Amino acid sequence: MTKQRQLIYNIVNSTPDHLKVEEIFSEVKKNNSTMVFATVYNSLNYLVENGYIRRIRIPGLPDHFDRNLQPHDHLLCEECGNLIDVPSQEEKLNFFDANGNYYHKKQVLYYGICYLCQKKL
Amino acid sequence: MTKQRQLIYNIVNSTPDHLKVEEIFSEVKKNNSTMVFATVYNSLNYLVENGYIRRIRIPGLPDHFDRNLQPHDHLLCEECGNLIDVPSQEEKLNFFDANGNYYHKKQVLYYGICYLCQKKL
DNA sequence: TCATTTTTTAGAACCATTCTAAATTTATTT
DNA sequence: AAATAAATTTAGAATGGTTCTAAAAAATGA
Repeated sequence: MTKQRQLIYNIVNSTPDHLKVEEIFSEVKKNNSTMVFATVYNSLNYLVENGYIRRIRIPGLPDHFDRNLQPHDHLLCEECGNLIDVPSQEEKLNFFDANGNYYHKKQVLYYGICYLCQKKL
Repeated sequence: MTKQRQLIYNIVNSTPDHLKVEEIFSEVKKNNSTMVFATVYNSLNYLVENGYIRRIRIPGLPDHFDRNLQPHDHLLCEECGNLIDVPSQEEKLNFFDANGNYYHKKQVLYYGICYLCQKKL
């Protein structure tokens, strides 16, 4: 754990939100760090690969990073773009279908409108 | 329907596979079309928006285009990168959860190893 | 036919992310 | 502690997929 990685970890771990690199980077700047963009990416990759945080990949959007390691799905609010945690049944699978294809992981993404945005509209 | 759009449509509609822009573009060239990359993108967007074909977006991968308009999910083979059609329960939703968030669509992606790749390994 | 709108072309621009090479830091061995 | 090796950070260029812009061409309408 280098200083840079620790700082990135602390930022992600300080909020239940799902942060984008952009948001993490601006938090980094607030801490007067001279860290550079590539290091944020490197550190995030390290933290994900070593199980400290979780990467949420959504087509068409930049990656988001989540301190919540428990299995869960997400609802993407089409109004504000926020991700909302949603309980999930199973993410890890282990079965073969009738054609012999093997399944080991399931990723579910919901689209909708979050409660807050509904009130605004 | 312009000539360009018709050609793109024919290419996508000629196979059950899930084509990438790259693949579509090389088919275009085989037809001696002088069509340019941007037009392929424009045409694909048009065809998707008007319900002729379906766009499959997968994080980290380029978009794929599918003539199959019936609701279905996909299995991404982590070995060969191919997408395999998988029957789906429901894609379109219409409900609110306990927190008042509204859900209108569900997207499921499976990861695994297809039958053919298992035999090779 | 003239004017208006739409589409295509060509290539630049964009954005998120990764890569490269050099500099720095950290860890290991002597 | 010094020397060497390994890992990480930095800086900025490069990448890949996709969209944008402006001009040219084609289609549509009056």
